[in-house]
Amino acid sequence: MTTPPRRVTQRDIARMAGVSQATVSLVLNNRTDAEVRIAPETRDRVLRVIAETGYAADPVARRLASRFNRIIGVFTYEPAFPSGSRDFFHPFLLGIEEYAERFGCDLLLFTSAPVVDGRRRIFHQDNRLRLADGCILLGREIDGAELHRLNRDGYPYVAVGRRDDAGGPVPYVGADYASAVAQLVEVALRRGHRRLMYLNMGTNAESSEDRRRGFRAAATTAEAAGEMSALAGEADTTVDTLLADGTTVVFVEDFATAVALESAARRRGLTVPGDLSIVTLGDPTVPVPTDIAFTGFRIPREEMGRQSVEVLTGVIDGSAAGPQQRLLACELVEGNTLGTPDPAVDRR
Amino acid sequence: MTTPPRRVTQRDIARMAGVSQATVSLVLNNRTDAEVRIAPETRDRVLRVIAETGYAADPVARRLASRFNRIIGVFTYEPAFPSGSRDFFHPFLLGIEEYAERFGCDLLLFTSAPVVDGRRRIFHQDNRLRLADGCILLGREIDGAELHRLNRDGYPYVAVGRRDDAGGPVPYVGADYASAVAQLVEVALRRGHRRLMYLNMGTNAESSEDRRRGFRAAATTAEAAGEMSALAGEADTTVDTLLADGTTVVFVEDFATAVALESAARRRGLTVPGDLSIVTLGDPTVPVPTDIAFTGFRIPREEMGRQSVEVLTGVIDGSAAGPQQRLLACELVEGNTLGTPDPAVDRR
DNA sequence: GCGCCGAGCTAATACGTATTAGCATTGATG
DNA sequence: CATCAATGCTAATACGTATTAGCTCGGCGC
Repeated sequence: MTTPPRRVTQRDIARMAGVSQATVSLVLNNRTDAEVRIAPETRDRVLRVIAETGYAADPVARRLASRFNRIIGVFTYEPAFPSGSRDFFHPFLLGIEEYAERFGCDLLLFTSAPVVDGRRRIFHQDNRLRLADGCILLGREIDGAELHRLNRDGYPYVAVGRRDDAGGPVPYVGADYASAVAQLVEVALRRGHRRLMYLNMGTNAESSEDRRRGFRAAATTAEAAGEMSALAGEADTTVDTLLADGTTVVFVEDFATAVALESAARRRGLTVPGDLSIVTLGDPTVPVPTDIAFTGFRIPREEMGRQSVEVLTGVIDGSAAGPQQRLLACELVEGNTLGTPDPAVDRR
Repeated sequence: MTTPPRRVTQRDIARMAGVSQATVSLVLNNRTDAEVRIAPETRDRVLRVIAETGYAADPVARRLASRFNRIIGVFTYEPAFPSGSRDFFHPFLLGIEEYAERFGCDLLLFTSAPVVDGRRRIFHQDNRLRLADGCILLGREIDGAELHRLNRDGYPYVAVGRRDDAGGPVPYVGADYASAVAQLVEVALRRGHRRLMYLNMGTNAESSEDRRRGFRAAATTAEAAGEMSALAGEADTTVDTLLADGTTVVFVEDFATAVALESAARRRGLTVPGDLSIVTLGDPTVPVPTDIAFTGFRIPREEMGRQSVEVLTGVIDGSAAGPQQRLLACELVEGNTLGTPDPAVDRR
């Protein structure tokens, strides 16, 4: 750690091989256009010196001079710590990593992005976006203004999860929540449920809107289909409200809320799904211990990660035509919390 | 994606503020040495323009010109896919991420490193090591030759897990396997075990050697302390051998082997720990489904990740004095697979 | 002998920043 | 008034690569 021995450069290689730096660069990049010609002997000589010295081009200089880097940035909107949402995001990262490897790209995690007002910011004084050729955006809620800016700057990116337009179409790989929820509603209707309730988290994220849209679209033939907000720590009250309302099945946006609801029901001497059916709408976003196998669906997180790399590389090299927006199907989970409504119960 | 609008540079800022590019750089870097002075009004003017344009310095150019990048490389030796070892490495990454965030560093995952002869290589034609200021090395076995080369090149790095010298001391943050195993041996001896067996995986990785060393050091007062290799798929044979040998407790290097051993014992009508005690030596490196709470220890993986960032930053800025080698204590796990040897059994 | 052409290479420059030597100006001092 | 120091800034250069215009040299046609 005294004085770092100046690393080998193309100039050094050039000197050793008795050629110019330009020639070394040309050989390295296998330039065999009509424009540029290198004699086979010269090429071999240069390659031999490169092999001997173990030289590898400085990626920084390379990036500065040319255009691409084969580096994919990953920006995670939720502050990583101490939030438990890491577990939720992990599968996305696995998928991203798998395809990054396949495409020969390195991954740059923007862990240094500062948190302002409880959320991370892409754009800040020292953002390093341009180190990467493009960027994958992860997060439940993504700031619309930042999407606008990305679009304006023409910076290649892709969001994981559907996003509304932001000064132009937003490239994304999302999960088809609307269809998944609609399918579950249809199952419930088929099993005889007539009074449905949707329990939301009170956010306006696209992922929530899509779920609600699916619910509304499919619940049209129900006798009653309402929506209410889940209030933290008020599971008991919620259960009372639901029963008083004659609800037989509740669609719960947030997994943790579903767990709390089930506990509350059991505490009140009710059975699930005997007295009340509970359907969850996606994997837990925070770790919740439970033994219950909830009926619901699984978000294809790994596959979303993989495809986001695919889409991004298309956007980067410009080979992608038109807006790159993909919605992947969710896998329904049978579980055992969706039953048949008890006909003996007063249905009003 | 037509023609990317040339991004704003310091020259642009300079022109707008009516100063030179050098001044912009000086203002940006808050250079207020005795050597360099900028009038407050000038500084403000420049800062205002920067704020207006939303300019952020190009990290690539910055890195080329100066020395550091605030980027930490992460190299994972095991090929990521389709191996299940991701789960084993995840906690390390969590720790690394946590401290990278704390230190204001981004993380560069070298997912593009090619696999040669079943293992990944750091040094290859297109390695991007120099994008990062330094690098964290993860992996059960790390190639000694590559460590040599890192040392020779004076490239800052730190290994997660103890490593033997490689042309100089290797900076590492490891787990103190020797002590952990020794403690477990002592517990077994205290409970009356006299004939111990160590079941190894047949690798020569430092992590294995440390465990064996701990075993040998602590088992000196045992009546018999042997070592044997676990052969995949031969759990039944192994159990027979152990019993024939009069072994009452077996220390198993590999978690999956321990699981197989317990099954085999049960299949033979034996009880664990009644007839045979089983001690595991660290967390599973591949996912193994089991309900058994094995006695053993836990590797402080997150903490190792955190401290590896600490050590690396020390190595990078040269503030670290002497070889940076840390061994962290493992947490013993009580479990219920280590019992008291049955005195009724013929001890020979 | 001259012009031309193609092959094989190099010189020069750009990329965007950090750094350093030094210039111009001002005010103070003898 | 000459000298000097302090202040505020700029010109020039380095970092290591990619790219392109153009140079040299030999051979060939006429």
